[in-house]
Amino acid sequence: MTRQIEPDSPETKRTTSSGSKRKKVRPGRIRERNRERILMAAEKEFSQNGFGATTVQKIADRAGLPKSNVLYYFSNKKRIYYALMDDIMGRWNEMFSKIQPEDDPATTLASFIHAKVELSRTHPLASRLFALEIIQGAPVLKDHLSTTMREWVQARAGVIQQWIDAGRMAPVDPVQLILLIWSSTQHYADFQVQILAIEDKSEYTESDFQHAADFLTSVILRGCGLAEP
Amino acid sequence: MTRQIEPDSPETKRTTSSGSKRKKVRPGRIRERNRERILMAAEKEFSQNGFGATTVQKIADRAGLPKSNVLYYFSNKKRIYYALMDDIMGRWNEMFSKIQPEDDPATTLASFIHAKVELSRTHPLASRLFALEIIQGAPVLKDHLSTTMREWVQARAGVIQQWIDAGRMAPVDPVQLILLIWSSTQHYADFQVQILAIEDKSEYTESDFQHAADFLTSVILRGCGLAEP
DNA sequence: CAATTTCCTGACCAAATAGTCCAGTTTTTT
DNA sequence: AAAAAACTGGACTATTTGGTCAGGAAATTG
Repeated sequence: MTRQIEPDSPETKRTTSSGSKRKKVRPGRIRERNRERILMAAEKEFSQNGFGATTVQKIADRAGLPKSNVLYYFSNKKRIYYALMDDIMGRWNEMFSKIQPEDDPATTLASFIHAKVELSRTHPLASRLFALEIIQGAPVLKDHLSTTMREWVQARAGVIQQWIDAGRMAPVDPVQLILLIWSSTQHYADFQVQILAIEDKSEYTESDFQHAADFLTSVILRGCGLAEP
Repeated sequence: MTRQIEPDSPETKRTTSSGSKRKKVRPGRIRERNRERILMAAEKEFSQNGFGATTVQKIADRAGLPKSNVLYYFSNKKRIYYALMDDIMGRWNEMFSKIQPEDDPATTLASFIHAKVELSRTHPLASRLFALEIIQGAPVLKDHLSTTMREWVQARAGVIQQWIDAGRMAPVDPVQLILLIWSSTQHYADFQVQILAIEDKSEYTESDFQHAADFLTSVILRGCGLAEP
């Protein structure tokens, strides 16, 4: 859906910018920088307030640009949202490599769990934004879910089924297993506030994620009749 | 939180107003019914659009009442939201009974999983509304999370730890275990659209939930070194 | 019955919003 | 150096919003 987004510039410095009079700006440089700023600001705002309650003005303020400038880059609010969804789905698609029937089930599942936890750690806002979109009925991503993502899941489920048929792991519903991994890992980003409150912390540390990933790996692998790699 | 709403009731004009002149309205009956209607409408709207993007007018339309009347029952939009949160947390608190060190781990965990899946099935809107609240930083429920819910979790975690110490189940982090059960069950309500798209269905059947609950029970129990009851 | 209390609602308003417009500035190309 | 293209930002508009309010309807009371 609407894949007309310029290439992702990792960008570098977030130096408060404002003042700096760079006389030599390579063509498209400013555009790229501002675009990136707007998207980062929008990701924050949308994930905090949802699409409807986010105002273009707030995005502009957070990006340090005037509203009309934001609307110069993205002709309207929806376009910003689409661009973000596009980025998110792109990242998701890139993230997980194919799995083969010959692969080791335990190793493969473990690395999947770790990769997904890592994604929750490095991109919590994107994760929450995705969650909001889905909870509200996926008005934008519905198509994507029933095509690309569906195929992604079915392909993996097929391999898992082969593992089961070959007696290499316990017979569990492969699709449900993928959903379990998805949900339990996603949770660490989406419900961060709840988890922090329950554990009486003010923020996650890196080792919290490590701990969580280890826990999930150990329980889920054992639950599938697998020994940890 | 804030459980005080203005009193009393109107007569609902189901039949295009002026129709039936109901002379005997039991006191409080109508009021309760309208209040309930408003809350049901609000639950639907809030869970679909989030707090900020939901308008009082839309709630009123869905409830079949004029906006002014809605604002007569609840003096402003926030009050409606608070009332809903209150209901949700109340339901949650009632739902799960205490657990004792003497209880059987497998049976207890299994029934917890089933109860939670059941809650996702019977109250999907409430579940999504709760998820929205948490994802957006729990502006209303933050207190509740770090007090009531925290104690709830800690108490359960304590019992689980005793089970572990007594060698009655594998040594897994009890809090993480509760979070795992929470997230994996919650998921069935919150990410309904995603799951349906992936499984290529248009709606859940009762047996889908049964299947999901069985799957989760089997994997998680085994993951804890427990045999199914 | 009339008086009084309770409940309900259409009309209204100030604030906020998405998006337009265009005059001006800066950068790039010729 | 001049023309073209890209960018910026203030002013403006049409619409929508949450919430108020005065007065009317209904119920309750005496």
